[in-house]
Amino acid sequence: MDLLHGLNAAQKAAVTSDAAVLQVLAPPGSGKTKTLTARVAYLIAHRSLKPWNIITCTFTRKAANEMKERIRTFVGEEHAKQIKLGTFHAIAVQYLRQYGQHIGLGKDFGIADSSDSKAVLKRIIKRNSFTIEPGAALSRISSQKVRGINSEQLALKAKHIEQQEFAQIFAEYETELKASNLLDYDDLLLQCCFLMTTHPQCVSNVEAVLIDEFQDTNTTQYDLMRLFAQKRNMITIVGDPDQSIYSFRSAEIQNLTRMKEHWPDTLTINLEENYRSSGAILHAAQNIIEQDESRPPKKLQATHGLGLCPVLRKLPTAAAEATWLVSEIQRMCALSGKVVNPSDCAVLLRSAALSRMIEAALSKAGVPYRMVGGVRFFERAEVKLVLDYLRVINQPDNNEAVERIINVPSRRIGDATIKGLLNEAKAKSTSFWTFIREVSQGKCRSKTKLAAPAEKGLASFVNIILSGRRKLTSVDSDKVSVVDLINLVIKKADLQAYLKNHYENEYEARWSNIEELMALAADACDPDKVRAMMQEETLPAIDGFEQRAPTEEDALSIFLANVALTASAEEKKADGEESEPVQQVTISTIHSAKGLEWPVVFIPACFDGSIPHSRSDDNDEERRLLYVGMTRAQAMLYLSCPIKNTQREDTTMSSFLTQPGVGSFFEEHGPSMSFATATGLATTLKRDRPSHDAFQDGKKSLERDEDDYWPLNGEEPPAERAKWDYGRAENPLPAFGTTRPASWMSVSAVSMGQEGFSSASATMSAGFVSVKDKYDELVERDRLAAIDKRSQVRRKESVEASKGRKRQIEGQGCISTFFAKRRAVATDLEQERDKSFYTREPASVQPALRDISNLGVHRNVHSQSLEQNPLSKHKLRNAPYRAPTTTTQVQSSDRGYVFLSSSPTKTEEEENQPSEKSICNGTERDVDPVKQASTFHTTSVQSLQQNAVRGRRLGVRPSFNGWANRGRK
DNA sequence: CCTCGAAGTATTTTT
DNA sequence: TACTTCGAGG
Repeated sequence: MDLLHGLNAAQKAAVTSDAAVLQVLAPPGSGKTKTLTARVAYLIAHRSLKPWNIITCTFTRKAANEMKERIRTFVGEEHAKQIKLGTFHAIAVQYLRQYGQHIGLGKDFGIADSSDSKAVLKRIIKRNSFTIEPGAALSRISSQKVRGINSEQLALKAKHIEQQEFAQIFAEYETELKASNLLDYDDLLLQCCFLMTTHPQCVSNVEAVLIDEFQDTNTTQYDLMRLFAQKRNMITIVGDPDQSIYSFRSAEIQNLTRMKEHWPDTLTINLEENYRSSGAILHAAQNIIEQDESRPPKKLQATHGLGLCPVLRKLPTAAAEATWLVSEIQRMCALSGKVVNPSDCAVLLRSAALSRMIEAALSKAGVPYRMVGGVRFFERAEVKLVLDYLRVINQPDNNEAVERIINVPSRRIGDATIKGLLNEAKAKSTSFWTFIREVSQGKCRSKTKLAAPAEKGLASFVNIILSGRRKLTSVDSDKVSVVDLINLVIKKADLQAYLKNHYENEYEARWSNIEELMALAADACDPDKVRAMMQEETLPAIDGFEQRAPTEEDALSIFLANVALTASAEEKKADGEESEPVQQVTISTIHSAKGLEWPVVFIPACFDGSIPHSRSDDNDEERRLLYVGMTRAQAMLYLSCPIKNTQREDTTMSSFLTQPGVGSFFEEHGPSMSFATATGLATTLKRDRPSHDAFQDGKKSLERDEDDYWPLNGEEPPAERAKWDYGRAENPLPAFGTTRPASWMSVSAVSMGQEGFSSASATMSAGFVSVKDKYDELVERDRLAAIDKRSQVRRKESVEASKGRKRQIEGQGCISTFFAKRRAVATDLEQERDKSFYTREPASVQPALRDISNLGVHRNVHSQSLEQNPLSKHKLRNAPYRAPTTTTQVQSSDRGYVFLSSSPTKTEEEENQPSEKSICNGTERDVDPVKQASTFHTTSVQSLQQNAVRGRRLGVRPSFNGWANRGRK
């Protein structure tokens, strides 16, 4: 019964349940993924299910990888590989590749990513001279598709002119994708549903289906789940309505009730204990989420002590906020006696664009960071260019890709010419490629006049693609690697010269991205890997049902599909595992931080317009988003709000944080840190206690050991102070009067259900080194008593307050009213959108209407963990590293800018009980980050700033590129 | 008809 | 900041 070790009663019940259909509702940090993985292992070990008959769906690649990793520790490498585990989309693609012929789908379909879709839409809209943003159109189409409505059905329903126009766009979109043999993200799921409905045999082997983050499923995904499970109806889902943050992607929270209706025997198990966050953080988060009055009350039990009080800080400007944030990171790292290091800190943002200031401030301070999200590697212009060539070679009917590359690099074929040719091709109902090939080969004459240079350019383009295809299909050279093809494209199209001309000083970085693409391709084409992948990709054979197995010729297709689904191949980790050289602060959107945790979490820009976002239509969802962000924190949570935004306009603090009573859950400034606090932190994080020396050293390394530079009211510091550089202030004086006591609270003062670990006892048992510390400790103890009292009152207040609220909404209908309300919001919006979705007026003339039409816009900013992307490691390994240089700068202090990291201490105790640590702890983190030796970087402020700027422009983050490339011009 | 430079403007979240 | 649009010159 090894796999039940360390699970609590509710988790055990969920894992071993006999129920066929099981819902596990699990709040943040309650070990949801752990429960799901243990259930998979349990089904294999104790119910003798075959791993290859189990389907497990997640929403993100990241989650899939993590789960695979965890399952591996339970059932071993061999079984883990056989489980069908992946994102909905990835699994759908597998089925379509192998059984697509049964629904008339060729093997060589391409996947349209959102930029493809948008390009198609843009053309359609332009052609019809409609005024709607392609992004808005795309999301509207998607929301229709996901509900199983196609353009024909929509056209029948359409009454208003706008609706008819939209139906027309929709119809043309469908036709164009089909002509290009492309499936968009929604099509993947829909087609897969269709396949399984018409050919249930293909899932007749499936014994169990498990879904993670079920609250984020949309209708199609729900159907997919149902269809996967159609033979045995054995389903386990885990989810949490409070964390539903994807309704913009048509996630339907009422799938939970729908499921219960569909399978009346559904068993629901609630997990209630939070193993992640300190009590104080949990209370604050809980208070925020309870502002949603339609939400059914839910228990959430802390298992940790109260810990440090969360902070809600006001600052004058976004720039000041960033500077403050960095100084707090430094203060935390130093004053925790190296218990916490930069890689334990995360900055979570509502929108990726907010990262700019923060990145600049981190760079300026010399703190390394990595940005999750922003422009993905595969979205960068130069990489996409190469990929488009590959896509065309693989599948020349892809009109979109052909159109994009036909004149890049310039072949003197202009827009007008392209348009003419495109229309002609369409009229002849052949693909663009077939048409231009015939024109170029003289088999066909074009009505569009071709200037001599254009004709020549066209010929050279056709030649490139043809030779690529020849190479791909040639039988004699038994192994055509993707790398060879890339090389061919680069040589024939002279992309190197193109990049040189086009990007000039950015050329090197651009080129190195292409080199990385090649490295990635080489890796993906490694024969062993290909064989392994083939096996993994193959679905179990089913008697009497034709299956097309992937062959080696599909290497290119599979490579491209993986790219489209951001499956950036497997993580490389076998080599160089021990070197995790830089401790980086993580910057991420809240959305992509879901499921993750960090000891210290910052959520900046908490003002109205950011959270809740001005373009968001559902305030409750925004609140849940904030809740998700807050509950990522284990030991320390900082929220902050600049009172002026980047445009220097006044802001209002997020309405979620100005509700009555919220303030009592937060301090107005960062905590004072005593040695006792540091020890307490270590206890919450279950890490080694800091040494007293480390604490003292840390303290000495700081200019300022209190968060007292910026006034609490968010105003600028006094004028004469402001003109000094922060780092240079020789004798920093507190900007506000009293230094508050450390806000470490002892667990005993507050009834928290579970005993947990008493930070108070940790405080007392810490060894004292000096009289001063002894004194500090005594003072501390007195203060603790006072603070405990204060927090008791707070707690009482909040309990009273929430009781009142709960009473109002208690009763049977709770959950359904809750869903009904959400549904109502959704339909209202839908109707509003339909009514005035777009207009022929220019957008600027009708701002109000435009706002509405923008409701559904989602920009194509993808998130991709660099860490997850093997390229980053590859890059760090291979990039020429230049040690940071010291430059005399007027602005830098005499010590330069310093960043500290913790010492490589891993005690025997820790080594001996790793499983203890991961299971008893119950947190989502199994392994501590590798601890590193102290490093000091002294760098030129300006060079760092430049790097930050350049990094952004390229979509390459300094952490990824600039850090390693620093010094290259 | 093509290219390039300048100016203006908009900036959620993701498979 | 990045992307689009607009206008002049080849």
